[in-house]
Amino acid sequence: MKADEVNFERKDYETGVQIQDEMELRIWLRLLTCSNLLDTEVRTRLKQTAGTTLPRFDILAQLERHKGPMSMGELSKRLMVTNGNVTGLVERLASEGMVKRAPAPDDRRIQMVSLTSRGKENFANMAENHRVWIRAMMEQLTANELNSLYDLLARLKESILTAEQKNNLEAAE
Amino acid sequence: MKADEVNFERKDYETGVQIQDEMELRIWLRLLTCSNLLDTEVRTRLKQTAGTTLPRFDILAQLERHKGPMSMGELSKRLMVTNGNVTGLVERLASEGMVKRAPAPDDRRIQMVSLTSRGKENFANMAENHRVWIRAMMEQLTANELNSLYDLLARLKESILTAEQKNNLEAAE
DNA sequence: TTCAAAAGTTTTAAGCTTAAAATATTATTT
DNA sequence: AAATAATATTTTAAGCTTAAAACTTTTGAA
Repeated sequence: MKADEVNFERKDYETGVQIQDEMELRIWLRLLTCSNLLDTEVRTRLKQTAGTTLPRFDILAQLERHKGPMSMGELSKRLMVTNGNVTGLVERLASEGMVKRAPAPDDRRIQMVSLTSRGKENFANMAENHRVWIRAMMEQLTANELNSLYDLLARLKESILTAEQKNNLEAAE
Repeated sequence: MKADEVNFERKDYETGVQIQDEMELRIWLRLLTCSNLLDTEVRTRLKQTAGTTLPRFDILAQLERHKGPMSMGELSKRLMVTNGNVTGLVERLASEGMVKRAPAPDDRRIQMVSLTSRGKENFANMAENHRVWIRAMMEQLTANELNSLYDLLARLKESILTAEQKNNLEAAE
């Protein structure tokens, strides 16, 4: 399939929803749709405007936030992905000249990763754009709606975590 | 990293949020967290209880819903993924005996995919479990909260689509 | 009818992701 | 000090995903 022949307009998981489906299932699908729309938009724009990917952007964001070198393990924890995953991403960023790696002087097991000046500059541009994109995509919502949504998502998050906790207790028996 | 040494408890993109971050960014992160929690949970359970993956489950779900054989292209459209992606997924499902493929009698370009009896049975079990999992994860929310969330997500979805539309018009100039 | 365009699908190359095994270094135990 | 355990990272194998190229079959035009 060529890029200009993509056979769908937008990622919308709700297209198949049926009348008898329960509310919880519908919310799941709608949440998935929203999350996917945002995600796809950000990825597309990152690619178009900066020729990079979201995972690579995330690495740069962590390094920027941390201020100073970070180990592979720390990056892995912050980004909540496996160590092996970080190895590959940092590898690619290094080959693009965005980050540099060096073993820690006191512990040669540890690889310290840091932004290059090019990486810093590059990230600053992307981060500003990123904020603008996100804001634009929520532009239609009022301040009240934004607050309500924020609170309800907190409730949902709590509910999910509670359910998982229960489940883990059962599994441990 | 071994499975029992995973270095994070839960997927939570909000851990790095800072006070000065704007509301839109926070909502984005919270939405990502919720979507990810649900997604990870469903994937984990599908793997544990049925030894399968979400993309494969999605293929079976489409076939079940459609009732009757479906072409690769139709599947690709419904699932909103590329044709090549469907080729691989159907390939794996066929090797597991869940689906079967056959060229359409009147047009040999077209591959018609359908559920085997084993695939049907298998899917019925998974679908029922799936409903239970989703319900459990939203258990703490009241009917009012569920409705509000559903409506706000609709508003968000509209807002995103509007923003994209605007953007596409600008790009077309 | 023959040949070019269109349509449906598969293949390929690249990147992201994980889990598990392997490697290298440091810390601890005996 | 030597052996063992723990820690940090990389490698490997497998799966998901896309975009682009390639392939097969059908349709349509000359």
